[in-house]
Amino acid sequence: MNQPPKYEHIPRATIQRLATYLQVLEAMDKDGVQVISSEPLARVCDVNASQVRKDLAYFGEFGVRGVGYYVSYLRDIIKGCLYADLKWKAALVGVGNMGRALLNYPEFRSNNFNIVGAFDCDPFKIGERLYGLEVYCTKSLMEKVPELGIEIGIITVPPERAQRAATQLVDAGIKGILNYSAARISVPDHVFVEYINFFHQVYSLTFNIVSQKR
Amino acid sequence: MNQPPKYEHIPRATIQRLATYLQVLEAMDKDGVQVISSEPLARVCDVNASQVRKDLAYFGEFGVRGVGYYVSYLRDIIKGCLYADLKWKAALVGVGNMGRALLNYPEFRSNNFNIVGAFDCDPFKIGERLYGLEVYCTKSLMEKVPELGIEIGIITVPPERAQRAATQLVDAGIKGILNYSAARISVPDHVFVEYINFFHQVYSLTFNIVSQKR
DNA sequence: TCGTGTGAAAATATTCACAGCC
DNA sequence: GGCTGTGAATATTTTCACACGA
Repeated sequence: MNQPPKYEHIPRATIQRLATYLQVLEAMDKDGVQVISSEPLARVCDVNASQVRKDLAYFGEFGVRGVGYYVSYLRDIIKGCLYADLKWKAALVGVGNMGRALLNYPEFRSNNFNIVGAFDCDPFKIGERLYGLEVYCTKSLMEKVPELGIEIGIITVPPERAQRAATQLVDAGIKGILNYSAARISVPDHVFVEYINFFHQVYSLTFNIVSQKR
Repeated sequence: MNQPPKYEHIPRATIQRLATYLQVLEAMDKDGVQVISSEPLARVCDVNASQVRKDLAYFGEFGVRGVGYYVSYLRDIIKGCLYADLKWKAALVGVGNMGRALLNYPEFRSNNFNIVGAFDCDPFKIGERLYGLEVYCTKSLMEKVPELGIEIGIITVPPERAQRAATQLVDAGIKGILNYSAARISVPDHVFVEYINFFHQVYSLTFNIVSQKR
């Protein structure tokens, strides 16, 4: 099902949009929609129809001329493009409020994304059991990451400890990091980082809301 | 302190980066850094130095030639640019796991962002007290939103109820929506929507991790 | 006939390079 | 001397428009 790209470089924005199309196609499939063309799909995703077609063209030809796209087929194709059909294992570092909320988010399981290790440096938290996982010392990342086959790290520690967590994850052999802390981190080139910060999106809203008024 | 833009249109990417600069400047200020030039600021933010200068130039001239930018001054300026210096009030719709996690996130208060109303349509949840807020029926949005001076809505309901929540929020007079549900919503042009979906960022990671290998 | 797939055109965004100013 | 602010050059992304195939 996996669909390696036809071209060298794929815009980051394309990946983001593919994730949106996937989300919409999954909903449509559940609703029993069988075929969709680029125009209505684009409309729900707030993009241009040729944008949809171009985004897909980076990976191949999946539509039927004069007809459109078969919803469940395209859904599977996009999953393959994003490698969302593979099983991914993650380590969560920092079991504070945010960390616990993520551990308790059941949607992950059902989407091939599993948090299989919880880590913290607070001796009072180490050993605690949370949603079926024992909390380990961050020092044991080095052994647990390879042992559990973990490729992604999730940082939910306070900002001042984010860099240390990142370094420990990288040293343990992680390939990508989701950083929920409000701190930038520095990692080697071969490690990918995604920053997730509530306020970034809030500021998009506040900026737009006020701007519109003038 | 508020800093209306010099130009008509400002790229969305610029707003996102300003949020990043703000985050970094706040950390630098706490660390006692007084002056920073575009080059090192750009480096921590993983952008080009002239990008930083151009982003700021959309709003005005805030640096000192031959010196750089005064950290705390620039921090305040950017806050003004993003209208993050204003107090914002939000209504949260859907007090499930995700909703509770957000209600229990103390960082909001300290950043001029307050969730002042919690709403749900489940009769068993209505009336419950959560982190100092009483849960109201979503039907009372219509009166509570103007009464409490709310401008932003946060949707944390299951996907199938997202559109209804959105419509209720819009009818109640909301100006912007943060949508945590995994559903697209349709709203009038004057309402802004930001989609927040864990998997979008996960897919960026998974795509990059696998792509790199080839 | 209808909607995809795709070069070519247009629009945007980023980076360069340097004049201007502290 | 050093770093900002900015027009000009480049690169990238989006949109158009139409040939092509079901």
